[in-house]
Amino acid sequence: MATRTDAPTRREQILKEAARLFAERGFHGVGVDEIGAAVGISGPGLYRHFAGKDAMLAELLVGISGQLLTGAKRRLADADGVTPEAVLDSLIEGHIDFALDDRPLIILHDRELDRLRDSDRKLVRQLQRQYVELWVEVVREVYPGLTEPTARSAVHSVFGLLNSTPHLGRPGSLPGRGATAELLHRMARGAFAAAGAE
Amino acid sequence: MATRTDAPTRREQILKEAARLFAERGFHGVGVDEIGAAVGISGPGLYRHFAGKDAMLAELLVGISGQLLTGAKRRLADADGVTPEAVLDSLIEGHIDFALDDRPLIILHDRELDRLRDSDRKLVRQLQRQYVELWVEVVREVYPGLTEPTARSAVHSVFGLLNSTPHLGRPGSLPGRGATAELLHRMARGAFAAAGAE
DNA sequence: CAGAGAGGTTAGCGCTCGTTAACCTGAAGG
DNA sequence: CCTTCAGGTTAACGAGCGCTAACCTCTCTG
Repeated sequence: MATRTDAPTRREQILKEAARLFAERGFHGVGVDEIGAAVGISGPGLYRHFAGKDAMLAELLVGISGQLLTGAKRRLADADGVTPEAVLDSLIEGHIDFALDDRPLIILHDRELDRLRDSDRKLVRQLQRQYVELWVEVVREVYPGLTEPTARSAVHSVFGLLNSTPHLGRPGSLPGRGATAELLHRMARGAFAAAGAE
Repeated sequence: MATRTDAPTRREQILKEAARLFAERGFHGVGVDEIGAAVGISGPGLYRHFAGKDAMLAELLVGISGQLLTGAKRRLADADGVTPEAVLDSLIEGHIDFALDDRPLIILHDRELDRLRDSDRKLVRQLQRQYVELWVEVVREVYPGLTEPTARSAVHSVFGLLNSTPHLGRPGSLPGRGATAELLHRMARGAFAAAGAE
């Protein structure tokens, strides 16, 4: 996968700034003029790139859910012949990378879902559900004693743990990205282990 | 502590419904008319009880933070001569009770803080910080190997885990309140233990 | 029984917001 | 060189919002 070297398109600029603003002050708390100003154009100019404010949020949320799911599927495919433990570690690692590198998106992801149009919301929910089920299967391979509902609750709880990074203070106050990632990883494994030891 | 048997006051009705609506659709997503309708009066009638919509949110958030902190302090005071482990268990239990019984408030608590006036926000932040520090101290007694920043990160992460209950589906789909509480408790302890075993 | 105050009502003001309309401009292309 | 069109601009509209004003009506209480 080649890393992009070309400049971001205007659409991408807008999405990035919109994500940041939505995460900071909520979907309804941000005006289109502000989003425009953040990329150097003014309010209505956005409508050359998006059908409306709703469309920006929809594209963001669908994008996030899709990325998470795609990444997890790839990790699962890459892990042929390795232990379930290693697969789970890979999933955790991927989620942590996402949570640490795209904090605004992680915030939006479970905060503004209800502001979507019905069809978009259904799509996002479906992607999220697939992502969860994928985790549930792996977790149950590692901890066969877990019933499916219990495993699902455990997965949701660990997501809560991993997604807590936005509350960990501004990026500077952390003990360093690597250490934080490692701490989160250990805690996630510890939480699963405790759930599995009924 | 006598459990209340008298009917809730109008103010309390309003706060409860406002909390539910704010949690469902966000502070900016709910109109005063809706809040009024939820308690059987119409929009402007609310202003006989609150100075404005902001005041409702402020009272809710200050109330939550204060309740959490007060409860934790009481638990700490009650635990004289017991092991640090037992104190930590008591804190976890209290937080879980809150998360399971007052889900709308838990959602508001870390989602709408930025909509407050400066002075109110500072107050809430201060109460939250005290609550966190209280946990940090207890956690470090149980796991002396943890540095303070690491312990604080761990505490925030466990809050994320415990506060994930809103994502666990509607109250009916859970494996039962008792089982859920027990699962969350075990996972929280497991996460701390993993954090402490550097 | 008069008067006051608590707790409602409806009408409407002023502001903000998302969106559209109409217009402008610079670069590409036959 | 004229046309086209992508990508901007400003003006303005219509809806919805929080909130106030003005008024009404019970229920106490001196």
